[in-house]
Amino acid sequence: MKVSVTIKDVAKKANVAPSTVSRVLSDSPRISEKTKRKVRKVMDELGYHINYNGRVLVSQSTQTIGIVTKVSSDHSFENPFFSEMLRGISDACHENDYSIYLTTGNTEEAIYQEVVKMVQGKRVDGVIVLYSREGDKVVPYLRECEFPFVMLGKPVEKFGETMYVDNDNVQASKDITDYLITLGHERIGYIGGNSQYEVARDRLEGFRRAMKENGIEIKDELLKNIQTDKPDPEQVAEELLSLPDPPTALVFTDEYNASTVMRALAARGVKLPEEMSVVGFNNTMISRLSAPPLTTVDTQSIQLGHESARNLIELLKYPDTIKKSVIIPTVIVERESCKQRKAENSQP
Amino acid sequence: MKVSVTIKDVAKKANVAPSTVSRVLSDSPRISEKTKRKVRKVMDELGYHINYNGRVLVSQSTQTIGIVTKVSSDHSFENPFFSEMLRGISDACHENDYSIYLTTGNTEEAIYQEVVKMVQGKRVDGVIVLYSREGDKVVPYLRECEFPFVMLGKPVEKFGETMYVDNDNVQASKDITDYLITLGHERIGYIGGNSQYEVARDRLEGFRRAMKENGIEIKDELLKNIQTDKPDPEQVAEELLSLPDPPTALVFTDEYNASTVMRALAARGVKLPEEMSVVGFNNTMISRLSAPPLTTVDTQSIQLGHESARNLIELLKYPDTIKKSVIIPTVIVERESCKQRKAENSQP
DNA sequence: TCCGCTTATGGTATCGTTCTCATAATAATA
DNA sequence: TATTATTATGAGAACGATACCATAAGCGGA
Repeated sequence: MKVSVTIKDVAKKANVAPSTVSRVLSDSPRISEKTKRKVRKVMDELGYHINYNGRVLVSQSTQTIGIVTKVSSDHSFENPFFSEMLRGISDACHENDYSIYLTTGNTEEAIYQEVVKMVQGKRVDGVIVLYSREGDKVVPYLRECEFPFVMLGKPVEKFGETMYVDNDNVQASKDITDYLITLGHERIGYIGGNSQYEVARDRLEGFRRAMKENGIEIKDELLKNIQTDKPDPEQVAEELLSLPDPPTALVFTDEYNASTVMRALAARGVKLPEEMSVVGFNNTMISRLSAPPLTTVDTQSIQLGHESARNLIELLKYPDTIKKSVIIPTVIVERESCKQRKAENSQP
Repeated sequence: MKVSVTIKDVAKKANVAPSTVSRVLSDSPRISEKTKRKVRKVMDELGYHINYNGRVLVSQSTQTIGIVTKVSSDHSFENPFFSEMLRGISDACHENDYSIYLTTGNTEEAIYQEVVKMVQGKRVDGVIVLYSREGDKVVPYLRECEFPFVMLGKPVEKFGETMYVDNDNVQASKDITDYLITLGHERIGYIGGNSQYEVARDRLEGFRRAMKENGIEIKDELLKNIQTDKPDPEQVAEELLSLPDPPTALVFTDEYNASTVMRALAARGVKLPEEMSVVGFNNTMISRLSAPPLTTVDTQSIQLGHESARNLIELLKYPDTIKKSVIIPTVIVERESCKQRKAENSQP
């Protein structure tokens, strides 16, 4: 690496003061066009480029936002949903000339330590937390030190004091369940996720409401909250089919699980979608690639990411702005995984 | 945000010099255990935490590595392959206490500008370039300013002077083609990617060699190099089937394309894998989810990422180390997308 | 001609660390 | 006891850019 040219070198060569060079850098109106030209020419000649670290030190702002992921073993990294959020964040950051700083930890504790480091170490101006989980230490920590942050997902507590971006997961889950009910299904299985996560609770709630409002009783054996992120699809399929009165439709919280369980069902001779209708959430490429292509709730992952970054940046610009929350609308994308329920033992 | 406690505050309260505090921070052996204890106690009391920006300025090292992606419209962000490399990089970074800085640009030019900014602005100690493309400006730029970098993918030129991590794509492609040939296939279609990319050229070369060494003539109409990253699968399927003598097997460079074209073929009544064997590259979740599950070359994406980060960090530690290259072995993962070719018009 | 006002620029402290050099205190040696 | 080595700490100059205050030059008005 070549040695670096500093503002002082430029100043010396251009016969001006360092402060003048700094002002040229920020295109201050207090500097004459003539000097600006002169200084810029010298900058070019010397190949000067600003060193951000110097600036950061005095301005106390890094123009960088930190992204906190959930532990990567929770297949967050290989999940296209994560990538798409990242994409949305990335776009918004670019539009506003911000950079991205990523956590790298594999355990809750490691991630927490990294957050402390990046917050206290002033490496970022604000952070986006990509999850909302009960018992999480990161969010309370950020609140306690009054560090600007935005959550992607509804906070576990203190809604009014926290800026967040989310879908209306209760409604979305109710909608997709209603959709199945409209198709004539009544024995609907629900395969949800780890109930530590707010999103899992909301979606279960939505499912419950839809069933209740339609006067359908919820059978416990049809409700599974899968605590691990990589359940055994064979086992899930087996359990469902071995029920005395198996469901005719399934709501999955996770596309990937939906897809693998569908395969397991098909392998057991279940005709999809004729004998089992299946829906899921997120609408990433997983839904498109499933067999049959999955009807899903599009949660607009890119939008989610984009909005959270946009709002964080706004918060950084105007720290006294109110802590609003943004709800991104969801859309049901119909594909080929659902069918009208066949009337069985049809009574005339 | 609360005001921050600096090294000087600690020094004052502990009745020592700032330099002493700094030495305690780095656990220098020149400080007595007694003072260390005293200073650490004060740090705790005041809630002191180091400000990295100060350190960065003097040490001229950020402990951060930059990641340069290809333009995100090339579906890099939604591609699980990208995420998995990122995962590998992330792991290696964490092991070595490095952080990740991500480019956010959408166009080649924007990314180039960002790289210049992060290199000249000293925001990162080194960078990983996640692609190798003809006509790329980023890599020549990094070379020119002698900035430490590692490529993920074989460089277009100057192998000896460039550190890179890659698969042996020629061999991998030859292997997977041989695999099809062993199954009795001769009319094998090849659907490759944008030939600007080194990886696309290598894989085509491997395919050619396998065919040549087996004495099979390559028909031009069976060779497609798809220049866009989102080709129309319907069209590809249509073109293949409307050939006077359609292929019995297909090699895809891209899993996603393989998966969508398979679906299009199935929709046209082609029985998979009986009437058409299909293989692809990368072995992400896409292959697992395809119908039928795709036989692919596992390129070990996590390993690729992990090794590139590890080697970059090594290069940063020992700048004079030779510019080695690392080849990650590939493995063919057999699933259900290939079948022995049926003998047609079998002559006794 | 002098005063005050604006404009363009210079000088320098500052941000929070680290690092070099100096020095006080102690221990080891002659 | 005087002299040298060793150890533990302090003082202060970097690092690179910014921002405040100062000031010189130029100009208009009384």
